[in-house]
Amino acid sequence: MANFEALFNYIQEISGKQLSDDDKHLLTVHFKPKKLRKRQYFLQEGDVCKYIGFIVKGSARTFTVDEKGHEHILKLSLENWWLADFESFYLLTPSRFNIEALEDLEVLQSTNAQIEEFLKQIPAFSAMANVISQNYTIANQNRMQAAMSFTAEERYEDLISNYPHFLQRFPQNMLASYLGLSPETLSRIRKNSFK
Amino acid sequence: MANFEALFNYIQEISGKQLSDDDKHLLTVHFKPKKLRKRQYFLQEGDVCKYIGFIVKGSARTFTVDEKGHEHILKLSLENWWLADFESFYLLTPSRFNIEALEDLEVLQSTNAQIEEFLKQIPAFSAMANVISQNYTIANQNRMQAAMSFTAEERYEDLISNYPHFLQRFPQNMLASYLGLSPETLSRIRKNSFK
DNA sequence: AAATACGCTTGATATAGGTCAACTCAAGGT
DNA sequence: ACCTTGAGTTGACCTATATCAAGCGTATTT
Repeated sequence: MANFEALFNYIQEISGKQLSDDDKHLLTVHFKPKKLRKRQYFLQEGDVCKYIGFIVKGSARTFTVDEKGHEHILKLSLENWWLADFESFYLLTPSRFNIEALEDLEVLQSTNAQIEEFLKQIPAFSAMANVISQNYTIANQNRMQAAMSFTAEERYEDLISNYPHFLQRFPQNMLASYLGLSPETLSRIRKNSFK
Repeated sequence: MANFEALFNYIQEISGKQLSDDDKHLLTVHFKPKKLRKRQYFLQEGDVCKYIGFIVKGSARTFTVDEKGHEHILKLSLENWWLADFESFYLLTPSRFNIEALEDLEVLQSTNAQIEEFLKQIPAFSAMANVISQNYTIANQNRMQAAMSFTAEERYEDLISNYPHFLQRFPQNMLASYLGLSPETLSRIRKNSFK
């Protein structure tokens, strides 16, 4: 039995609206539980991101691999976040990204077509989508600004203050890549700021 | 008489839906034309971004000023784009950004409360908002990835292929700042790629 | 028309952060 | 228990890009 309560609570909390029993039934039928073990891929480069996942448990990273074989983490995701390459998911084009479980991962997943149905049929779901869209826009704006005008050290401090729990959940080399730094540089930054 | 046709066409095109005469009337009443001369500010740091503007004519830049007094352009905007610091606009918090007209600017502007009304009352408007939200999410994802994993030269080429008209409309030092580069570096990149 | 400011270029130099390599330590696999 | 693998650290060196400075040409102001 999968844990749908996490999803229900999330929708209700974000949207500020209640889900009816019918709503819950609809969600239960069309969100499919999926488990991935650490290191398994939710999405591989070149594939279409057919599913969006709601993370019930675990963590994941979204990353690209450049021509030199270097990985760049674009996103780190935890419980109660949505997991997808949105470009591929919305447009059904092949993805340039990989999404990999960093810990054993439990998601509830569904397709774009099905999400469209939820948006039409479940008011709380559609209200949630609007709030998320706002939050994403704000978060993106801030992250972009940090990436453009902050030094490595400032970006690290920004991360600490915005997502302190990331330090507990993700290994340092993953945080470095997320911040656009080499692991060595992050190690040195931490050394200096500890003094 | 302000040019509302640009706004109507935009909404209908993006949403794929028609606006009724009533819809148009409502928009006409609650979007206020505003003209700014080159160098005037649409928003100043510290102020709340009370209005969102639809650009009918002209261009603008959204930028921050860091402690060293250096400006960083986060966004360049042209006709048929929306102009706002979304964080400040949605949350009504003081903005960290400045928005300045780079050319004489004509916008149609409205408040957040009024936009909420449009979303409820005008189906084409709300459909448009959903499409824009998708487009923004995709564009942000791509821009973030470019910022994190591309070299200066790659970012410039990325800009050329995604927004070729920017080269005509914006001076080179603005493009440099938008790309997170010094004007000197962009100048040298162009010199090298021309040969 | 003169004066001024500004955008762009070019050269010389500085620096933040990357790369490479070696070492340590902890964790997982057999 | 042993071996291997991978994360983290540290040092030496390197490179992409920033900074500073000067000069040129073209708008803009007066």
